[in-house]
Amino acid sequence: MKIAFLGTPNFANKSLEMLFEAGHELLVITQTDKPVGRKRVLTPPPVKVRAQELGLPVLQFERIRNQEGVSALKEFVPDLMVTAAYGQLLSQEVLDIPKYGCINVHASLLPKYRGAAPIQWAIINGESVTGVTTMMTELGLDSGDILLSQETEIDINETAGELFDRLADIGAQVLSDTIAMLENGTLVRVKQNESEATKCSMLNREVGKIDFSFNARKIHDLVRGTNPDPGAYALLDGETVKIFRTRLTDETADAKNGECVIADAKKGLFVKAGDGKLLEILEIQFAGSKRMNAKNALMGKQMLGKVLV
RNA sequence: CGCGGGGUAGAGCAGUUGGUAGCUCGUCGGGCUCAUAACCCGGAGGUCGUUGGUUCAAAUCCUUCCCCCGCAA
Repeated sequence: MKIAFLGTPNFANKSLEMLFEAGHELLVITQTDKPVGRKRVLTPPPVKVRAQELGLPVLQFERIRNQEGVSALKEFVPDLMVTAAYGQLLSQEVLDIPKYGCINVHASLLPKYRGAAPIQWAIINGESVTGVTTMMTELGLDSGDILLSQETEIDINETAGELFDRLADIGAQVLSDTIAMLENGTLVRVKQNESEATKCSMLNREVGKIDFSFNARKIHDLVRGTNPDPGAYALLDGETVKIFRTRLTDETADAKNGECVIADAKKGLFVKAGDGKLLEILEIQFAGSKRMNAKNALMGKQMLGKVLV
């Protein structure tokens, strides 16, 4: 089939690779290069990099809805369009171009977690199961008819980054199955149950602010759900301290919320949470310093009795 | 030129009124112990990011460049 593939981040690469290996004729459309980091270096999105490695044609549009994008798509005459975390809203005009319409790969079990950061929010909310869903793209936000979905369990210590990688693989598989069913005419559309729908917003830095009056599990979920981006953080002596990995324990202590009850280079770093439980901090990063193992950090830093807020 | 912190032993840090480089951990050897990740004693390991300069003397002062990180975008 002739497929127009619209995607931007790493998550989409697995699906792109699958389509490539399946032998489809591809046109890749992705976001424009964006300035990134302190030096504002113009950086191409992951999908562009991978597509070029595979020798596929790549187009980038400020707005796919504009004349330029629309005519480029029409010129390609796609049978099908596939979107995977593309990052731009489509227009009906665009959706009408491919013969079989447009399929979206979304990293949640729709209708739950519609929107921008479903993987992170599922972890932050302490979900034990999530998945990937393929659906017919329509103008509403992830609201189109469901085609196929695949569940997967979330490990209690799994980070958003790790789950991201797993869902990307699962997404490619589900997309592969979906297209196979489309080709042999067995695909069934199921309307989403609007009453069960939930939306999740984009993650900004503030989401990662740790409130140590929360119970240990909730802090743990926030830390892993924001790892690696944007990262969970707290303040120590007025400076930002990022926390990337924690471990739940059954130990308790009588101390202030956020107080470093144990801070020993050999034992580790343990902080008291709102429910009285001790939460071990495994990976930490101080302002101006690198991300490191908490025990290493304690070799050069006295933290016993200090309070994270 | 967006703001700011930093590059010192394998790791994490201290040391900047210039004067023979120190701490915690690790590592190696020895001791104590029923035993130990605990404790004691001892050793190895650093041209203090790079360039040039000031000085009798520079990790420390001035200068060139490179790299890392927090914030902001």
